[in-house]
Amino acid sequence: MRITYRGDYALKTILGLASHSQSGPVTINELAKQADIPIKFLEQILLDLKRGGFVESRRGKVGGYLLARKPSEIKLGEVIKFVDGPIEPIACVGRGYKGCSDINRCVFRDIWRKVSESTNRIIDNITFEDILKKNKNLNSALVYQI
Amino acid sequence: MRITYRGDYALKTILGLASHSQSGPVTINELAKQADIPIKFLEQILLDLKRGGFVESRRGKVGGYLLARKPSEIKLGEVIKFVDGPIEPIACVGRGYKGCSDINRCVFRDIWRKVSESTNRIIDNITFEDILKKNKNLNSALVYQI
DNA sequence: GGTATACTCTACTATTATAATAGAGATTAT
DNA sequence: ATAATCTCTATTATAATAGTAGAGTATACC
Repeated sequence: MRITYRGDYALKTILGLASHSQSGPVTINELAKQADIPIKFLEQILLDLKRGGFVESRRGKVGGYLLARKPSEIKLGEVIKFVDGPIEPIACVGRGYKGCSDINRCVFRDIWRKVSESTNRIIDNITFEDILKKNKNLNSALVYQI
Repeated sequence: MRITYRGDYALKTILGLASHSQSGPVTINELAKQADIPIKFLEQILLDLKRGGFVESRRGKVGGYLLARKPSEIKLGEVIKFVDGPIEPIACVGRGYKGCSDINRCVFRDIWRKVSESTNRIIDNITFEDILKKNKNLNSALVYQI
């Protein structure tokens, strides 16, 4: 698995929307500025997230994006897998793989499967509500340090 | 993390050498044939593995490659990290990363760190002796099935 | 109804990593 | 000497990634 910029940006954007989930829609521009993401790139990512059912949009003036579901109902794993594809460290782990002749006799495949499973166990057990809370703690902790 | 062909080939090659660890050196040609790896590509990989201290070579006639250490003393994680680089799913997890301005306030980094740790826990706990045994079981089981 | 503000959609492009391929050179057993 | 083998450097094709560009569509508000 490799988290791309696209995936990283998607996560940060969902988090950004989650932190505004009470107020109205947030514009692409604001989201881009907040997370330091190139605007035109973020446009594409948001359209993608919309197709994935993670966000909704409002057009025209006073438009913008908002979460389609509550932060507590969006898992980190869902988002990153939707955007960056399956999290397997190597393709042969996936279903229906035909690339290798002796796939059923491959010890390595079992190992990479275990890696996949342990990764999934982590990322599918964190919601954006969890992340939101952690984030607030991190930032307030930093304020008190100063 | 992403396991490349290079990394996958390296692991299969070490396993191939481990299974011949009693007899003499094995030629690149034999190794390539056994694991279905392009010869010229394998040449490069083996030179790399030699620099990494995993294998030794004998030149000239009756030459070839052999393991530099016992299979029980080579860990899967060592090899794959040497060949494919660090196993972090995203660069910001690594030491001395400077790409992100607010790295210390990033919740996601902590998550990817956990993923890295759980992956390492798996791959650093398997030696090529373990893999060798598992492989024999897999193959003999298949024979009995038929 | 015009206009500013926002999202929507498709096409294009630069850079980099990956996965090889090619060929000449060096070493050693016989 | 020579055949077999490893050694080293350069080159290349393909694909993924990370954007950039620009024209189009919808909506609130005056």
